[in-house]
Amino acid sequence: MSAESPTVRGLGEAEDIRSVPATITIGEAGGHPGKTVRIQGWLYNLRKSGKIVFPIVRDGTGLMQCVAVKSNLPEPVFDSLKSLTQESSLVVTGAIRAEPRAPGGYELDVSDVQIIQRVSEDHPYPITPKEHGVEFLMDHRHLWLRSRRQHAAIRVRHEVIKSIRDYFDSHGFTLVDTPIFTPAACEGTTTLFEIDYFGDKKVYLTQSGQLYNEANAMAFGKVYCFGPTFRAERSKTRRHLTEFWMVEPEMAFADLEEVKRVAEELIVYIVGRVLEQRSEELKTLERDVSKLEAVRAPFPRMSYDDAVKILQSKGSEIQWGGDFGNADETLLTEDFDRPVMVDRYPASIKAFYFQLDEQRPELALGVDIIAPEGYGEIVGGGQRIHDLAMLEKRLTEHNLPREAFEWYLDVRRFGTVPHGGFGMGVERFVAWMCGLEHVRETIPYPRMLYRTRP
RNA sequence: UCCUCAGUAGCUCAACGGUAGAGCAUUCGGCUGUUAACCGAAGGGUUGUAGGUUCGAAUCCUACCUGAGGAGCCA
Repeated sequence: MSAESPTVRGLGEAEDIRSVPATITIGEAGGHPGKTVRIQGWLYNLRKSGKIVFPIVRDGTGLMQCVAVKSNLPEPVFDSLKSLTQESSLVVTGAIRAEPRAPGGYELDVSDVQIIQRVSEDHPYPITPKEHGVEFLMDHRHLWLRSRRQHAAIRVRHEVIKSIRDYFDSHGFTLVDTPIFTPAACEGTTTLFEIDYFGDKKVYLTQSGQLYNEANAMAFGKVYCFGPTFRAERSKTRRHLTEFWMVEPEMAFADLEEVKRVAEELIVYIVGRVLEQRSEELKTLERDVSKLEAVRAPFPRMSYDDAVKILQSKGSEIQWGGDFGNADETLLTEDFDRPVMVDRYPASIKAFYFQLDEQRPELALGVDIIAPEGYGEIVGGGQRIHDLAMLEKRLTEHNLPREAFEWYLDVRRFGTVPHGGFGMGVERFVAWMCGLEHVRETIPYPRMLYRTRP
């Protein structure tokens, strides 16, 4: 771009950015009151009033209201700022000053400006400070991420993921990731994305790392895998993505009660970390944090049997043997201020690998954890079958091809032990933390039934 | 896959059978403390597509396309 004024420089001179005075992030501004610093970022918004302008700059760590007064600045500097367009990139030099009127509590008195790129007024930044519809925003997802609420949600996501890793890493679990290309269905029931693998065979995108996790638990004791998961279900609701992230721990020598204990402890830990580390973001999202502060152990626990009775007493049409719909899940959690654990489901509605209850073999030792406020099932897991003959029987009952599961049967042939684990969906968890209407805002680039761009 | 709703200016919406409008964004002008700043002016439209009804269709009908919400299924 051309040099419109002595202070407007091209990218070729960007090394100047790192010279004195010190370059800081907006998040660090509180540590530099009275100092002259440089901040580098993008023009978030600009208000002007004749001979004074208020550029608001964002740099990914926060927003900084700057003040440029015409009488204190060389004319080209003031003029370049006065007409600057939204999301233009720039470096601002000035003194930090505590200012209660400014968002964030600090303000920067501008002494110099370098514009790195001025967004053209012929093709202005499409996302204005006004309202926009979902379709428009999703089409501009790559730019929408710059907006405050989206930025906050992704930072909460980061905290949730970091908390999950910290929890497992400090509780004796080893990260053992499982493949994304898999040869067959893990559970047989749900639909899988089919991939043409070099033309000579089909592979599928994983829907769960669980079967591999079970083998890994026999090698490492306690393991977890954490990665993207794919479901080719034609679900079109605010709770569904076709590509989502799931953490799946698996533990040798663990029964259903241990699985429930770990899941509860993990959830309480994550919620605590989000409250502690991301209070600013929760404020931006206007989240009612009292709803999250209530999330403490113990969680209410009920059997499937009792859950069905409660639902029937609340007017649900559900019959014993059926699975819960979304309305049922909301009914079940409405009287509680924390997640609800439901265990011992009919084996007929659960996957083949669940251990059966010894007293009542029609029940599977599985547990689902349903988040409050209508966010639905965030955890599903349980105890797995460890007996070889039983697992073979269940494979047959489910009409699953035995050859594909030979390696999985080996887990029971060579030193089998009771074991269990669960899967937790990151996006639903983040949506719950943030109080968002839809999981599409909890992942940078959501993949949904009718949307795979940008 | 099924059900419901919606497509009008760059964006958010109004007009609901009779000459297509507002706010924001953009451009120009004004304003030294603004908080989605404000005030004045200008430019900006084959009303999602294709048919049909009508003297006349953004408006009514049919099909299709695109999107949203929900059901089933699931994290």
